[in-house]
Amino acid sequence: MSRYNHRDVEPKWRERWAAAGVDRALSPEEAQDRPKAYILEMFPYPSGRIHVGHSRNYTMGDVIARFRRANGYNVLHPMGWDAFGLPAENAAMERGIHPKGWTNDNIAAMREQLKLLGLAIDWSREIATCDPAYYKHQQAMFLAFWKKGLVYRKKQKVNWDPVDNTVLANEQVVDGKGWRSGAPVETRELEQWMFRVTAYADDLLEAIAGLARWPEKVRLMQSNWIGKSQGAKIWWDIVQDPLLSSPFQGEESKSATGTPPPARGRLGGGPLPGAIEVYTTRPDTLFGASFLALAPDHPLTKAIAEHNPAVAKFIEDCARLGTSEADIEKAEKFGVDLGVRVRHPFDPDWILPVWGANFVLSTYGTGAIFGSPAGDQRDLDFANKYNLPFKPVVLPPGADAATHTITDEAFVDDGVIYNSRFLDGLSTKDAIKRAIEELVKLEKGEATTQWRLRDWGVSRQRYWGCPIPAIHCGKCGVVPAPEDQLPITLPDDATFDKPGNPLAHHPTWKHVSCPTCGGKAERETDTLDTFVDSSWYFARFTDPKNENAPFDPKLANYWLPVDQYVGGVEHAVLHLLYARFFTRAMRDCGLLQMNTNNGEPFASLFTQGMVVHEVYRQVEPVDTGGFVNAICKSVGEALDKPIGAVVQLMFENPAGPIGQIVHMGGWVLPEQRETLSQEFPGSVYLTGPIEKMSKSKKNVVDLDAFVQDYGADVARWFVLSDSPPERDVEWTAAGVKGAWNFVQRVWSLVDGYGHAAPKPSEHAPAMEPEAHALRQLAHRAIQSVTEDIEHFRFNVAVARCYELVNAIAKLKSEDSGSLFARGEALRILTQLIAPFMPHLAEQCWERLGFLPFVATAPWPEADPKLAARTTVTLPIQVNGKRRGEIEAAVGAAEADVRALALANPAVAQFLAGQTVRKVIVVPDRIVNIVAN
RNA sequence: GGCUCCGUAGCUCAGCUGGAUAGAGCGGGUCCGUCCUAAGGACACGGUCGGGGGUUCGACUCCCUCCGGAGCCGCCA
Repeated sequence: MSRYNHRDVEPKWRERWAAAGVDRALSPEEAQDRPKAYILEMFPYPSGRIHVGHSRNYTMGDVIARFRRANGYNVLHPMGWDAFGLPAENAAMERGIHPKGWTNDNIAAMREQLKLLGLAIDWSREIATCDPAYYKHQQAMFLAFWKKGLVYRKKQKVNWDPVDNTVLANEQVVDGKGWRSGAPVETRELEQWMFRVTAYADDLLEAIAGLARWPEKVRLMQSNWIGKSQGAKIWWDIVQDPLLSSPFQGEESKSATGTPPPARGRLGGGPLPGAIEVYTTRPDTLFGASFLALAPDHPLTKAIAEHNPAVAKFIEDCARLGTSEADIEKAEKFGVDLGVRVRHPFDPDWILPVWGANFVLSTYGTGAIFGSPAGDQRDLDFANKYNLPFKPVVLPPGADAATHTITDEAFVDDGVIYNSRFLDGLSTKDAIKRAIEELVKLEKGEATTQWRLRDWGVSRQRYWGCPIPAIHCGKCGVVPAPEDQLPITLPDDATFDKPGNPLAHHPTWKHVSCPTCGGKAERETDTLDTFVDSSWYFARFTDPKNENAPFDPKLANYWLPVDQYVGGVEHAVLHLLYARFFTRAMRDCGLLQMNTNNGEPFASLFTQGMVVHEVYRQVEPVDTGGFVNAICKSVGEALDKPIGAVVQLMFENPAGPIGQIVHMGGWVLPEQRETLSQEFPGSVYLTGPIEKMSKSKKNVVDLDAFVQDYGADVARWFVLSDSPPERDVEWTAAGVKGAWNFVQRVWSLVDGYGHAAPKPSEHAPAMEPEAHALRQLAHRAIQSVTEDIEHFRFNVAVARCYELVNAIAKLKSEDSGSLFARGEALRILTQLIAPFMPHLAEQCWERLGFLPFVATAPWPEADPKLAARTTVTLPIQVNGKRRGEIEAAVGAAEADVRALALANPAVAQFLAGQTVRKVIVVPDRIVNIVAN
């Protein structure tokens, strides 16, 4: 008996698979009538090294890919690199390494690591988004989108770091300061390139309903993001405007209204100059209106602020408050009377005040609302604070009009309208319709649809991204770069020692002649958001070497949509939305047809949970005389605090009693904890088993070392075994040991069997009941594991394999029937674990006498006669308590079962002297007799 | 504040549309094994299924409510 040595076995099989080309996807012609299966995991950013946490995502995709292949599919399972992005540029700045070199080194290292996992990936299709051969097509696509009207330029507010002279992404702004420079971030208006995502807003929303194999959670997040809302625009005539009587009212440019000029003339509807446009979803509550409120940066608010110090101060206060989540949570509603008065659209004599209010967003709707306090909590809070009047106009179901009042809590649901003249008695829904009709008739408003979705700003003022193929000419304006000049490549000799965009201060790169007039012109120095790169890579995989086109439409049409996409929920909104947008835009530019799956790129989506690992942090109890930075109610909250923070722990903790004040120290490697405790006896450790693996938290388990110690199969088995795939799994030494023991156990069973296993076609000899029972269990395992994999229940499949192994080990007999049953069970076990632990399975397959690969062997089929249960044991209950059992044929008639149950001696004993009231027969499950 | 998910053995999780005495792995326990260490094997222990209420012949499963944990969105008019 030989011991299983993964250090020899794993590389051996990887070499043999590679030599035989088992992982190569077949062309449509080669595949003939095999169905196709495109399995894709979200491709990684080449950040350096991968750890066992990353492996989970790829292993899941790999299980599906191997399973589909065994089931006769032509499988495409590719891998590539999301290779542009900020970390490469930061490395360049910090360590003087060129982003290209840094990225390529990382890719090389990570490729080797991924290969260690034994993934069934077609490496001949590998792509990297930073490769000019890739982004050349992206630039061409950009030009095609531009021609199609899907690209435009727009002034947009950006976060500007005045020290580094660069634009910051939102996540690079920490507490209003640049993450690197620490300088307060300014808001600047810059001309930005935009993708017109909103052109597809309706389609993107409606198609969500057809994404049946996406998690409900993700579909919900997508529709919330798109945020369609139906409502009305209402125009409120201004009857008093402080600016009209202002001494400065000479400058005609200062339109007193601040409203944008009417889009259409009076006849076509639209606001008159001298009106404020408001968006609402609840025009039915118009008679409950008591004020208008404008955003602090509404043009009218800003105009008035120039002459009114109180308003100016209000705007300043709003700006200081910030917009981060925590700020919003705390922010109290406040506002200021702007001195403007407007007329109610339904009543010329009804005059309302206009306020500026901090809770009104300039970026949504029109930046102005009408306050109807009884029907909106925010409006009610505001009205209560400033003593604005209000009256209820919606009567909740079942409430009495005479007594119903509103004080602190608004009624926001549907009801019956009252106190509202011509709307009285209508339901909310009807009243909305009726109110809009009236608004249209009076030319005071119109029905409208509002979207939360905005167009996608794709400009990044950075070096390490795809150059935008545009040229700025003093005479001709912004013109597209000629297509025959693509790819516009990044200059290798850029420098990274100065702040700002290296492309912009490169001495020669941007200077070109204008393709239209031939005069002096400059290249666009912005590069594309890296989300653009990942918006079409899945299509490139279908034809990754094509030089003339992003992909051959025939190949794209053959492989797309992706049949199974696997990735983290963190991409549930943006990446998936952008990819859906791109698919539509590519279709409309004639690049692909996508007439299947509603034009959606991903037929089925699975969002997997992370691998988490224990973290340790040093904390020292201190006496600060009561001073604390924060009070923490959970371990997670405390662990989030920076080094040096003084926090009060309001939970049970190793540091001491609840309420203990501690000083947060650094992160500690799990294996260091012991030695550190001895070195520094006074310090204690905070333990959280809850953290995603990350270098900074020192809880990473490196893949190379792990594979060296335990093998790839152990890692693969473990990350799928302990927890449902959509949930997080905790990496533990005990779990690793369990997986390791299982590998050894499987091998010793297979190795110890010492025979060639029977082929699927062989007839079984006569056998003892124990052996037959093993056969039954093995065939049921096939059924169950097959379904478990189909439904992403990998942990359940793993549990079934444990069961099967236990059963195999239990059968000790050596007669021919037992040998057959055991050999067959071992063959089935080998095949069932093959998608999970391909190396071990391959070694077992060889030992059992099969050739050439379990990886290419067809998936085992369950013998229905063996898997099916012919008889079942039915428990008999009397008044809900189990009193006996009977054997009955599966699907036996109810009357027969009933008779059998009542005749059962054990049962009859309990029924003596009682009247049977009722007999409940649940077919093949249970019989319950109610008697008294 | 809204929405979603979760709470089952010491730990990590199964338990199908309501149906038996709630199952696995790991850990802990006893024994076998071994020159020693370890691998391995055998056996048993371990649960008021977060608390309370309801529906039902029957509830881990459905409903209500409370408690605890996680995630997403968020002054979106």
